[in-house]
Amino acid sequence: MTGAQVNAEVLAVIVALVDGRPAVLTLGEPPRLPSGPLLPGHRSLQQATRAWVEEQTGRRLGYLEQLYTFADVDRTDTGRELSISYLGLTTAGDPGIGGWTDWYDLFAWEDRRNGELLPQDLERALYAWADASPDSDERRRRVAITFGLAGRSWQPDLVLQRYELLYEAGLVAEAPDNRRAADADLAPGLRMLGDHRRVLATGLARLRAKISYRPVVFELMPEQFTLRQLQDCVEALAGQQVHTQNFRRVIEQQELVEETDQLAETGGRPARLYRFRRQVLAERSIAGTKLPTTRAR
Amino acid sequence: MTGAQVNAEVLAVIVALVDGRPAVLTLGEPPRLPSGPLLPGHRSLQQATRAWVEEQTGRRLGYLEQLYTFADVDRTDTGRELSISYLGLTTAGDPGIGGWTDWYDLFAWEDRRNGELLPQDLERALYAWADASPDSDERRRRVAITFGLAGRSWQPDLVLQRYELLYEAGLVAEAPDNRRAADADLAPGLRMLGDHRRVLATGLARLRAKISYRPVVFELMPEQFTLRQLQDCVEALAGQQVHTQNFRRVIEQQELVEETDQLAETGGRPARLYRFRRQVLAERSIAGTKLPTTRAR
DNA sequence: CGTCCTTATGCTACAACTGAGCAAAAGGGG
DNA sequence: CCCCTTTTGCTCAGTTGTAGCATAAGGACG
Repeated sequence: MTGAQVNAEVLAVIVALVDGRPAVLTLGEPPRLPSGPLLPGHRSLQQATRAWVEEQTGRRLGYLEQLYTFADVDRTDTGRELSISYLGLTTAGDPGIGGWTDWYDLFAWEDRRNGELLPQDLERALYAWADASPDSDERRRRVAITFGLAGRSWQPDLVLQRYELLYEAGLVAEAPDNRRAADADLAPGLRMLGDHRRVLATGLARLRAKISYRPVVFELMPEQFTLRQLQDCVEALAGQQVHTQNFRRVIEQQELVEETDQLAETGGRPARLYRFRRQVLAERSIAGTKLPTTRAR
Repeated sequence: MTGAQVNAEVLAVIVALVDGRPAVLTLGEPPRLPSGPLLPGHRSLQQATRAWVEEQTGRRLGYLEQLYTFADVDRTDTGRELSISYLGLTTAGDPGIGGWTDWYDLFAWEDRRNGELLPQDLERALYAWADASPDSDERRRRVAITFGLAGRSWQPDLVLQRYELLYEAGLVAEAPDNRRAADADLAPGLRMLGDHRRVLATGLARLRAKISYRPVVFELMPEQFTLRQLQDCVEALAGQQVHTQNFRRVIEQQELVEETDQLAETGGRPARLYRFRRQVLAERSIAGTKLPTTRAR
């Protein structure tokens, strides 16, 4: 069974921690994700992604996993456009070409590390959208679940659902029925080229889910790090605070790290430096960095 | 950025329960998964999948989610082949065209419901493969983890890893370096067309993982069912037995089902019939059918 | 030098969940 | 009426998860 001819490109969500802030690798203005056509010379999709990211940003990639495949029917002149997206993790290092864009400049509502709740006006706009429909009850419930309102707990990994809901409600800049331009400011965040922000949301959702059952955070960390730095990293990704003592307990009991004999100055009591036990990647029994959540309030 | 021209097809892993046995929808001999080229008329990848499955098997699909995108570089004559695979769940109903193939005819080693361990000869063949390498320790550990040997627990959702390991070890029929034809019988299972068995393994892995955190089993159940039937379904998917009382406890406390006023004859005490509370699909707080595992021995 | 600040680290209490087993209920068949 | 089957209710102990208290170890500053 041979398929019809289509155009195919790979699209990369490359995440790193830059000055303790989670960032994604972007090019140009408005920011877009690194991407490139799938060429006959590429041995695999993954290799194609590595090649394009390297060529466009001069950066070597480490961890890389497939994310999702999007099909675009809009542009029919050149045929269908197929985008195979990948999620990559790396350490910041030297920036090369292109820049790092802070996640939370793109999805401001996803950062809850300071205990901030959803902005009042955004909450009102969401419920207004819900009420503008015949089945407003259904919509209100969806809003409440997706955004952790009405007594429900905030679920960090619902990034995509939140973005899609905001899109439907016309509250993000790229929404087609963004009737009132003013509303686009309610969900504060830079827009990106095309549907790249959606792709990015898919990546963040996957990453937030993944850190809880696989030790992937370490791909973002330097060779040696303190437990506080590791915790900061997890909190940055999850957009949520974590109970310090419990976090350490989980890390230790899972034997994810091993001590070094070095200490780091931290402003308070010096912290021990640790390094990741690479062996656990082979030990598939290891659960991951199941980030200890704060109980819902 | 416009992509290069490639051939694209969609590929469907359609799962149902047939007489209490988990089965996948296949066509022809050797069995292959329903598939079809991506055509300009298709609105989306998902819709393309629905259309092709319906055309080839006369069967309407319910639940459908994207699985993985495979790229094949082998056939260079017609250009690259891109396969976007989907996982679908349905009730058996009338078979239409094509047939249902039992999972465990394709992956015999994945069925542990009767407490069977890995066949001795297969275990020996795996370790023999491990020992035939310079880093035999690493390989032996990988075998042990993947197949739950040497005191490690069997992890149902490692379907793909197990298949890939068997493939590497030349113990499945389609392996290229299947030097000794006799060995191919050690991992008993029908082969499929091309890499379809690998795609299927990907689907089973996803499904086994998913039943533990999303209430998807119900897509396979009839409108009304007893808790025992539901448990049988979960056990069939997981390839593992489940503690009945705990299973019921989880189902009830998560409020996944509601009673009907009907009973079913079962050979013993009549069982109450339940129906799925469709509302929970909207309530994202629900964890799923987190199948209560049997503690590792 | 002692006090106060900061951050790091150790430990405990309590609640919730999980795996496992006992036992009674409710049908049918000899 | 006894025995078989399957369903259903319940208990118990061990584990895990959340939260908070307390101490350790540095620097800054009087």
